[in-house]
Amino acid sequence: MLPAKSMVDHIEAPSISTEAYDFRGAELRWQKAWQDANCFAVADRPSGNRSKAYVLEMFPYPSGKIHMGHVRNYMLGEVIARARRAQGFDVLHPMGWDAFGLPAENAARERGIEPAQWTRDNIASMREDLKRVGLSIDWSREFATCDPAYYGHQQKLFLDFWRAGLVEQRESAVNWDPVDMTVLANEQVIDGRGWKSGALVERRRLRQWFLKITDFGEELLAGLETLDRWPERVRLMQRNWIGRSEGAELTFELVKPVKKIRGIKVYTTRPDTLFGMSFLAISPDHPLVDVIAVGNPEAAEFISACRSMGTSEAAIESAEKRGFDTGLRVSHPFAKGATYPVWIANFVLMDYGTGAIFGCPAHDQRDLEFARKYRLSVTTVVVPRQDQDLVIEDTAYTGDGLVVRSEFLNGLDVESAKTRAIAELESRGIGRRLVNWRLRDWGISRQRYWGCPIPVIHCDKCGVTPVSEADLPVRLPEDVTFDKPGNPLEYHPTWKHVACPRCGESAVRETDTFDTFVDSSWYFARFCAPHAKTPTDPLATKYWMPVDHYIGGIEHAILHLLYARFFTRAMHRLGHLGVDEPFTGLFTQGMVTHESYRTTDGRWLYPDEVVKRADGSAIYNGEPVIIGPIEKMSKSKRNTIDPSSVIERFGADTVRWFVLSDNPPERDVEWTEAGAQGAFRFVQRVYRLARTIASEPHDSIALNDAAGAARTLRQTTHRTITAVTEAIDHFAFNVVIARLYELANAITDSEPKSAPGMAASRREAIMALIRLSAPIIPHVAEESYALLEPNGRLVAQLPWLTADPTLVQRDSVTIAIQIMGKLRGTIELPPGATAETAFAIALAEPRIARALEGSTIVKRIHVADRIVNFVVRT
RNA sequence: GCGGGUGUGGCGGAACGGUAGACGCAGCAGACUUAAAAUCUGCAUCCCGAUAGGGAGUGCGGGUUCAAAUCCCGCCAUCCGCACCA
Repeated sequence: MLPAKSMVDHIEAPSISTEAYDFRGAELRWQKAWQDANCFAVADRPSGNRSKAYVLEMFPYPSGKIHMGHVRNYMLGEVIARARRAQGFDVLHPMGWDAFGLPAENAARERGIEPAQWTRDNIASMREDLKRVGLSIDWSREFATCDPAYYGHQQKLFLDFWRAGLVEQRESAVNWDPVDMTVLANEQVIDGRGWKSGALVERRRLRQWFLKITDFGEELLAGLETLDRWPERVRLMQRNWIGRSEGAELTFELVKPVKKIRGIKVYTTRPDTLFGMSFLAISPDHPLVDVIAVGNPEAAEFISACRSMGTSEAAIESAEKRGFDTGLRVSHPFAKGATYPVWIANFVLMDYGTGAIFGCPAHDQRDLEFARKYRLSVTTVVVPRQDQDLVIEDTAYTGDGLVVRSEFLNGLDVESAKTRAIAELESRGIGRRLVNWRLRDWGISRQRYWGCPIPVIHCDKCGVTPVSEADLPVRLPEDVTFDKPGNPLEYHPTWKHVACPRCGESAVRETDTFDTFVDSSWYFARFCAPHAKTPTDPLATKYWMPVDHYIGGIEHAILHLLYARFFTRAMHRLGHLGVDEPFTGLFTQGMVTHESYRTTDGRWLYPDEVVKRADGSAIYNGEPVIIGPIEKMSKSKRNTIDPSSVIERFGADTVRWFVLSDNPPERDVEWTEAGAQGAFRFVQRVYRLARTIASEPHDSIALNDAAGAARTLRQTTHRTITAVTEAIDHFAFNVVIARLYELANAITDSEPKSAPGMAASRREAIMALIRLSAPIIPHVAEESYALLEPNGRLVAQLPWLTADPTLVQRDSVTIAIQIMGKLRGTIELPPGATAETAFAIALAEPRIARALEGSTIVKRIHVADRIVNFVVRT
């Protein structure tokens, strides 16, 4: 092989032999060597009986440049992918682009660049950046979600979902900017105002498309139990998000009907507390509200105030609790003659339950605060058994206890009272037991241009009609303008005007596009056979799916992962896939953070533009800079570090080593330049050690005859093999790196010729260092390996090392001796020594004997090969 | 507001309930060098003590245990998510 041969020349030329590792030449050379040897490509449908590993990192949004967060993310998968390949797996490790989305439209509006052009340019430059990192990716599988060849299949999937009854149209709320006359994303609503116009945002209802994810609520919940290679916290978050609850739905009868409305339907998980009711509250978005507002200007004003904030739940729920007494009253379902006021309350969500609640202040904290604010009654109906005279002040009582003041429920515990109350509701025909979900159906309509067109045609005669499959893909027109607010598809001269596929009359296309989460809900299945004529290739997905290691940011713990799980189940049901869960293993990485900088007039600055001064302050063009908090690197805040410039200066291996070196991968990491220097030194050191050892003479003593310091070095080598292999499996890459440093230190500390077999032992050690670190720093590994094995294969093609168990085993162990749990000394014993031996030797230690003088040993604890602890009395 | 995390030296962090601070960064001292860089060697949680040694110590306050960074309860700080950013 050409690169290896050229390295031999290096060794033979003394003038060059003193040179350091030249990453500039080497990295490109080895990347080409891997490509020429086709190291990372796999077949759609591999034959043979090897195990498979599908390693996937969440694909990037092509924002323009890769940033450190990307590199870190891809490196986590990269190490697993390279290690699994060496361990004999078929490894699928693809890359693509989550290419639709809002930023492309923002670029179009702000800078007049076409979204398609902007996106393609970004992809081209990011692809180049990524390739320079030297990732072991099968680039032949690359696609972008904005390719018609991809989104056409997505449209086909949508039509299949529709036929299967998983698609619905209904009204739901959006953020409406009354000045820009456009729908805003939650992100574009800042403190209740449009980010550009500054106008107060209104909640407005639009007819939109939904996927019925709630049909899968039970399955998605149950499926979490099978995901034992997911972080527990993510499963917990999903469980809470799905939010299955058992309770009752009941109708409160209005004392006086309003128009033709006779009652208000309420969902509650606490039917046991119905006698503690003090009010009924409905959401400002409740249908009844519009009826009330007619002829009631005060109510109308309150409602419009409530609606003049975005749709985001965070905004609604953290706003000050406010209410409006409508003057209406409802009757209690059980207590004869009792009636309660109906309030409109800004914290009641229309999207959960029925959009109406009954308020029981004594046993719900939020209701209690509301009742105190508006001086509503508070009736305690559950008391703890130990404190039956409990008086509610500022804290609602939500625990179990005895039901009181509740007629037929008196004396029951909470659980029995719920059952009894529901039975009573059912027998009176005013309510029923109901399982309710916090999970809502997935609204997939976006009033945006840069997304996958929803393949639907609206015909005056035939109504809503699917595009026929022969006409897929419905292509997004690229000749659009952004000189007007709103969706360019709406006012494109020709695009939306088509003939109805059913009757042939003139009709219009749906101009909403899909939520980009749809694009990312099945791309992993497409990667298995990216050129298939159907959305998925059954044999390819049968071989590769599910993804064995899915790696991405914790910020995706709920939405993306839940949508992808839903899509996978729906695709399975419709025959597009053979599995229920897309990702059997999940790893969520922390974020890469950095200070943010802005000018005094508020413009964000890149770290490169800012000059930091010794006192910690910063300047830009001679002007002072406002230093923001350390937070997630994001394009909008420009607090990103560009990996390309670091690769330029230090090489890809330095960046690869550094992003894994210091932090546990699940934790956030702050980028520091100092760390990069250290990583660079290590890369150089590996090469230097390899060159030194390559030049040392062999001797005739076999590895197995290594003794003394040579045997000690061999033990370190083999223990490192074990430790590194295990740590990789646990994603503990910072520990992998610590162990590799230790091995490098051991090699540095070993003296050539100092012990029998040292020459072979040093050679074995450097080979292990090279091959164990190769998944992280593959370029210098190849370069170093070629020095030692000039006619060898590529490290990328070598099998993984296995440790010799006799060398991993300890000759002796250090046992800590404690008195009352405090460390008082240590002793060395052969492993497996008995408790009696350990006690005897511990007691014979002068230091221990002295410390025990004058006290009586009352208990002796022995943990084999670890601890001896004496419990004493003085 | 609700749900979920995290908190250990100057810094990033390591540690199956069992010797807290591995490994790295920065620092200090020394070697090499005309010098610098690079490299190599050593020191390094804090307090008391010359040393031997002793005491304290993993955000704060409690608890369980022979033994707690680790398990439990309460608090504080901070980060992530909250359905139209991706």
